Amino acid sequence: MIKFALDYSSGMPIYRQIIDQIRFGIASGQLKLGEQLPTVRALAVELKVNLNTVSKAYKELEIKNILETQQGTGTFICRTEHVVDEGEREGKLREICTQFSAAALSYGFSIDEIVRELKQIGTSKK
Amino acid sequence: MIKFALDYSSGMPIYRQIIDQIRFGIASGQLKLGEQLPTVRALAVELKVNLNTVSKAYKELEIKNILETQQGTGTFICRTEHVVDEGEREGKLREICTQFSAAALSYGFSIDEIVRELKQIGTSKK
DNA sequence: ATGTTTGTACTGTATTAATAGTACAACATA
DNA sequence: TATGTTGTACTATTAATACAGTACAAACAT
Repeated sequence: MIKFALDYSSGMPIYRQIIDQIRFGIASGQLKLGEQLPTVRALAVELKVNLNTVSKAYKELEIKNILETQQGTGTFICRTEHVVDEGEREGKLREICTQFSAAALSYGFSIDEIVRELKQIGTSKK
Repeated sequence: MIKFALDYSSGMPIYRQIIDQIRFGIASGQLKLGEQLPTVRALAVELKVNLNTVSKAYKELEIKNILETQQGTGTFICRTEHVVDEGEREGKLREICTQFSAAALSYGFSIDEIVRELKQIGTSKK
């Protein structure tokens, strides 16, 4: 299962952040074919957003044949190919890193400091 | 002078993209202290957006004392140094890195990928 | 059969973002 | 002084986003 993380300060719509994180989660292999996603109500509670917002995200992904839904059962991953191409993945990585580095640099931190801290975080978990 | 590039598919508000790109430009050294930014009208034409949208971005940066404006003359960078004590600095670094890594992981990027991209950003700027 | 859980479909409301259009005040310059 | 440029301040409109609340149909569990 994936761990969602919303960024309310980014300005990107919530339903879109959910969509992206599912798509990129599939692309990275964290979400596997046939895997069940959280129910709309469960994810709404977890993210502290409205039920309709989660539903909107799921529905858009179902239209793209990435998710499959069954009333009374749940929502499942039904496609793991070509949900994001390599270019888009690279672009997203660059986007979030550029945005982050701008914030970090404005605080007076150097790239080296950031990298050191991130490596620290990376080794401390599992 | 900086080259602006809007991404209309990202869902991020335009005025916010402008803000981010100016902040990143300053942080990375592309925009220097005292440098004049494009006029609101010029940038509005260049980006094919409304004058008010550019104005909104500039105004928000002026409130944060990042820009300085003079009617009839233009808008200028008046970067302010960040002064924080060492303890606060360390805490802040950990805070923003932790938050960022969570966001990046939720998109399916590994710490290694992030670090590689950040180093790329770090080496490409002057 | 009954009740619960699931996704879905509404209505309505509030806020934000972006636009168009207009007008004005501050400043620079010819 | 006169003119043009710059940022600013409005009003009004449209669209998107997110929310609350309610209700319903499909599937499942008991």
